Amino acid sequence: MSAAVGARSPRGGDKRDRILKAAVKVFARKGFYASRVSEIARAAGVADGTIYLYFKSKDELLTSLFEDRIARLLVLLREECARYDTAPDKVRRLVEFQLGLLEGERDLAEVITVNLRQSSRLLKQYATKRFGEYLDLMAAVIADGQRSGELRGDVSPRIMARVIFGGLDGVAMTWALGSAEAGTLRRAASQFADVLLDGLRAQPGALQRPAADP
Amino acid sequence: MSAAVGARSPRGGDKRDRILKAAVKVFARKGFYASRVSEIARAAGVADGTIYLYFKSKDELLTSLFEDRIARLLVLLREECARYDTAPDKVRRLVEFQLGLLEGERDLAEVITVNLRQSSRLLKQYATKRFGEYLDLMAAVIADGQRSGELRGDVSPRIMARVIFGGLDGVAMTWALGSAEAGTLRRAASQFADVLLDGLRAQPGALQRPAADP
Amino acid sequence: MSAAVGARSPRGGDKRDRILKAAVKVFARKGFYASRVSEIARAAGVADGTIYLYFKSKDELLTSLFEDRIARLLVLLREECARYDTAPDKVRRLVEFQLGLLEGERDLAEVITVNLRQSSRLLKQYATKRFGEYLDLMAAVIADGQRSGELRGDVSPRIMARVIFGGLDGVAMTWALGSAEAGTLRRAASQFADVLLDGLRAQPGALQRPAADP
Amino acid sequence: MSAAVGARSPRGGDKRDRILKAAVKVFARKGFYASRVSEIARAAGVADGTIYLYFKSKDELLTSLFEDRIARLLVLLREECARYDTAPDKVRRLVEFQLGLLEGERDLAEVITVNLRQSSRLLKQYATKRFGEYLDLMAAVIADGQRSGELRGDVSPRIMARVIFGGLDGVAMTWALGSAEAGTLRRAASQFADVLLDGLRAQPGALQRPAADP
DNA sequence: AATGAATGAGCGTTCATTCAT
DNA sequence: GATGAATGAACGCTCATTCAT
Repeated sequence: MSAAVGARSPRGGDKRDRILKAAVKVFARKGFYASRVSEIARAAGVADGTIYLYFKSKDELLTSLFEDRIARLLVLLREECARYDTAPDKVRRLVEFQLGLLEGERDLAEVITVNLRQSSRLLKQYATKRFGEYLDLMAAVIADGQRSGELRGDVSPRIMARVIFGGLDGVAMTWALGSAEAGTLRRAASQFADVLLDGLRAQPGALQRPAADP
Repeated sequence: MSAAVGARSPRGGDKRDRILKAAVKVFARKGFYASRVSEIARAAGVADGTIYLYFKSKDELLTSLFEDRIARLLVLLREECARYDTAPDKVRRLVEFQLGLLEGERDLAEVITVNLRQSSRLLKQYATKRFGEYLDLMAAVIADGQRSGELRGDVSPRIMARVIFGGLDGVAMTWALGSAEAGTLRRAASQFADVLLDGLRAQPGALQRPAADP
Repeated sequence: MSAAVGARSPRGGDKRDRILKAAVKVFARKGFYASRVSEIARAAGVADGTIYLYFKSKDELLTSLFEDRIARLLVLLREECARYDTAPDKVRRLVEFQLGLLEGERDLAEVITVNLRQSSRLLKQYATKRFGEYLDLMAAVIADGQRSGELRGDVSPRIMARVIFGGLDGVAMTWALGSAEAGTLRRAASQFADVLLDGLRAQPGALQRPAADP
Repeated sequence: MSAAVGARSPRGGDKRDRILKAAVKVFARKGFYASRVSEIARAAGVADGTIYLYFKSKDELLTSLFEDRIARLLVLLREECARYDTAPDKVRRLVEFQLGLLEGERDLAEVITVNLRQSSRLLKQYATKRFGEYLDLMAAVIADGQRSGELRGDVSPRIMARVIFGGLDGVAMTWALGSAEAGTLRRAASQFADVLLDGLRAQPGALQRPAADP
């Protein structure tokens, strides 16, 4: 109705963003399947039909949500890693930073830990892409540490990445579904990192042959 | 796994079991929400209505599935733990045994790792009961190891139980959704256990104060 | 299992009767459509399937119920009429006796006033028979009274029979659905009869031409 | 009956009305329970789902039907009463007017006399509200007549209201389920009114003590 | 005859998606 | 672009009826 501002959609993509934000909130509270498109519309302050101007379907809304949120997470994680020099420090930060993020954004935590699994079809199709990038980031940190001799070389970086992802996920899930007290998550993160790093540390007398990766 | 026990109902009494088995298969293939009750019925070789003689609703079918499978798992895990004397051995077996079990039952792996999260409501109800028992079992093994001085005392057994569950879950999920090659899981289990135990081992000079549990 | 007693069915029709009695109770409480065959079976202390040994269908069970109950009612009404000599007395008794019956058998009252209308199809097919007999009985009493000069002749006996049936039904219905206090029904019956008889009484100076009947 | 008033909703705004009209037709033909929501939708020329934009459930559709129709009836009855001065005239008109209305609307007659009783639950809920108002209107006319000395004072106005309602209902039901010939209803109404008024008229020598009302 | 587990057709209702305005 | 009323396919569940025992 007034002058357009630029970007890809009406009034500078404003609506698209509002819809995504609303979707995070609604999906987090009720899960993907139990969430109604009309609820998301109401939460975003738009009409039901408007959602279909920005997303092809409810499925695509979830997909876009992950694309968007995991892309952001990857940016943040890469920045965080760049701030530290040693592999152990990076691993510790990967753990603590992620759980720290969640503490402030419980909704996002639920979307990632719970909603990521709402649709196996979605997961199978989609997860291989962005989720693969995410695992790759963590695996790369570990592989670097192995090469530099900081981390033990007899474990597969990719397997460890999965273990770490799973550990984070398990902690986040039980936290998000439970009391969700502040502080709890920080303590858990710290202990997780302690154990993980002690376990991953290069053993004095061990031979550091790298494990072949599946 | 061997002879059937109590016939809960009619002719033969194996209907309930056939339905549960069919549900695992169908849920694994399509996810809880995308699975149709009629598909499960067809897969089980019974009429749609028959399912409702054994389960109150589709939801309860999923819940019962977990109840049943986790109850069995708990029995097996307790037996397995009883076979070993030291805490480190028990922890290693908890990890290896569970992933070993799944290797033969990809469907079950997918149902447990993916479908369990399809409904946060379901999860919240369910998680409090059997899942609590499951976490308790693992936490108890760790706490015992701390008391005996075999495991480090500065971490919370319950947090570690969650980390371990999460790690197993993450490994199982990526495996079930991915290539699911034989052997992969066993290698992952072994490496997971190695790192975990090295991380949990009592440190020579560390003071073994137990961490307060939230 | 022991010696049969005679009649039309197993053990002297015992079961058939128990089923009918149970049906009255259940239909009265919940209405025909909301009543489950299995509830009737439970109330009768028989298996679901047993009902189908005595009645072809749930519909036929309702039909048989009316056949049976209205047949009994007709017998009682005829006996009652025979005890009185004048038409006004007979009319009064028809009113008072029926509402009196109901006071002791609220279930039957509900079945007749409410359930009779549960299925228009049923009503249309069935009601013309037994229900017609019932109306005929009342119309005959009035026609007799007109012939004897006790009742006014300028109204159709059949229309009056319907008015009386309706009046009884309206009173019974509001009573059965309401407080159903003892005594209320008796007072209502008495006042209904008073007004009705004053209205039906042959008017001194009126010409007693009988009204043609539709 | 003339111009439509408030558009409760979308394009045109007559959908709610079309649905109600279709419901009358379908319910009358097959009864509430045997009527399919999809039939009503087809008869109204809307999609199945559209019905649920205007009514919460099939049950509520029936309820709303009564609310709506009886509300209209009450308006008409009040207008009609206001046109007459004496209680006997008012009573006569209440009887004749109602049966006159039905003569043109056999479907509505069937819905009110038959379908109202399809669900005792429905009836119990409903009967307390609008139906109470309806009975109150008739009782008030009678009570007024008693106070003015036009009608006998020894009967309860409320009981008489029920008798009158029942009488009308009985006449309407047998008419709607039977031949439903034109003219029949008018004759029945006239005779009903004659008898009723003769029965209700204040008796010359009677003491006019008012009957206590339950 | 009696049982009651099994059946499966059938229905009320939901909700993602469309499209006239 | 934005709206939201309308759509109608799809599905969980019920329950009258059957029939092997």
